[in-house]
Amino acid sequence: MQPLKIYNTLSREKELFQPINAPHVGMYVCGPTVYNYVHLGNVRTFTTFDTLYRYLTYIGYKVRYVRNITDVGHLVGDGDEGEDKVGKMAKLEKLEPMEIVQRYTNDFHKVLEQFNLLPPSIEPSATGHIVEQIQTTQTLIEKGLAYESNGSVYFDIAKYNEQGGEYGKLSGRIIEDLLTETRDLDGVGEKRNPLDFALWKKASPEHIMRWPSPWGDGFPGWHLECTCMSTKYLGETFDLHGGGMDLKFPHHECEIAQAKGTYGIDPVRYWMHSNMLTVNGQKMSKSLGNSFLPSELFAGSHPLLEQAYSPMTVRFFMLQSQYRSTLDFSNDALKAAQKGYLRLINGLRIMKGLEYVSEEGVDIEEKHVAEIQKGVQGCYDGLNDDLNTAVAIAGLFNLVKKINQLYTGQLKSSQIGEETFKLLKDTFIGLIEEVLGLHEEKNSNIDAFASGMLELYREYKEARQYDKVDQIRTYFKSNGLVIKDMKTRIDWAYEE
RNA sequence: GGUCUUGUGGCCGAGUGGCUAGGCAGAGCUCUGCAAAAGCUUCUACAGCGGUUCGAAUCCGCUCGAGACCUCCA
Repeated sequence: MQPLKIYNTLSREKELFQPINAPHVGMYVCGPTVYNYVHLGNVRTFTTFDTLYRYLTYIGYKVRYVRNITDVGHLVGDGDEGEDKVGKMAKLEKLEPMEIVQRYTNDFHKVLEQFNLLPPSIEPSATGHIVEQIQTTQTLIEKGLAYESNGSVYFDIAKYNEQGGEYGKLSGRIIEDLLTETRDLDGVGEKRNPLDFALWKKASPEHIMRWPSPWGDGFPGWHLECTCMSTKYLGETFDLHGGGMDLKFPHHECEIAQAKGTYGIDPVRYWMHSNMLTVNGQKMSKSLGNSFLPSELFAGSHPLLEQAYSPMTVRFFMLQSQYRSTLDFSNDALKAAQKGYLRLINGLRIMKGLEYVSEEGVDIEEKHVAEIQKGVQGCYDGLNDDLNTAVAIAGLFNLVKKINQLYTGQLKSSQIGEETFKLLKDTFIGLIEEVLGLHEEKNSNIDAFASGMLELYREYKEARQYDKVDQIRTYFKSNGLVIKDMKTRIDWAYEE
């Protein structure tokens, strides 16, 4: 097993990753609230944890990866007042809330598939776990850590801290500071303390999304679903919990409080937070209006874009930085990433086609062997150092040089020996495809390619070089295409 | 205002108390019918000012700039 180090937000240090029940790993990532299309910033977070999931699996762990869908409880605007995000969109578009949920869940899945993200092991939804959320709320009331107020239930932070709760530990907040800085719009009188957060909210008469509960009709608070679903599927304490940096407070802080309040122990061993994607130095977010939709990126149809960029180019671009750094999005950076990606993929194509050839009288040259070993080790060192994909990619580029040398004959495979050749091939292909999740994007521009061939076909036919003509027909046929040789024009079609 | 992060060459982006990250762009060479690709070589760095140290871009302090969070957010 590789010695993987992970930066734990809780300790603010890189720690050696040691799962509770190796080789099993429990990993939870906060998924999207499905009230709108996912933008590129969202994708960065999910790509980070997809890569982690892939790497853990690659080095031999059996990972149960849970990523939720939040389809209720997330409110518009500040505080615990305001409309439900999904409910609001439903009203605006005159649709059932579940239609909104379905539409944007579908979009989410489609986008992640385009970026070659693996589906999680379990993808639970908040509305599917209302019962669990009511139960947890009830437990917290019984333990004296929550109280009912006018049909809503709030988590009692003061009580929690009296019992050694350490609310604020994850995000480094100090309760007293939070209290003095609390905004006016909070605490509409229902809360004992402005910091208390909702576990269950009473539904006003016009509120669409509502469920019966011991406290009347209502809906669960935003943070509760993650606590219920993570502990249900991964246990009261599990290995990894990930999410965007902006969820650290209050969302993850509240998750800890709820779980620790309910079960008496810290729910998560390693907390991981990925940094933001920025545009011109500013966080990409829906509310700032500087967000890109993946579809706009693929089409190049956003005003800030000079051209279209493919999904793999963008994935590569994201992996070229470390997940805890902000990453700035710009045309120049994307263009450079596109070329870099193609260089890597050309290396991949070549590597797949290369086989070891043993030659008599050719000695192994230690210099080349050492360089390849160094490159391979560099890849693993990078990944093991808090998933530093940027360093891993640098290692891969060093290997590309060797692969190109083998390809052009500047280096013979017998000069590095069969063992090193195998190491090079296995590592290179495995890391690119299985860990980084990058693959060749086949050029599907068949029209332009075929029309060029048809032009040659026409010229050969005019010159009565029928052997060439037949050759081209055979070529088309072997690729599932037929040439349609009509009186007026020549065209191609798929062979039926 | 509070808490925290950050400032690397033309662009992006790693990293480390002393040893060339890498990609893109630029220059030269090799190869080549021409070109491309590829390989080799190479030019631009560590915001500013102090301090610690044999030695700091890397640690500390200050200044300046940028950003995030402080109950919308991945």
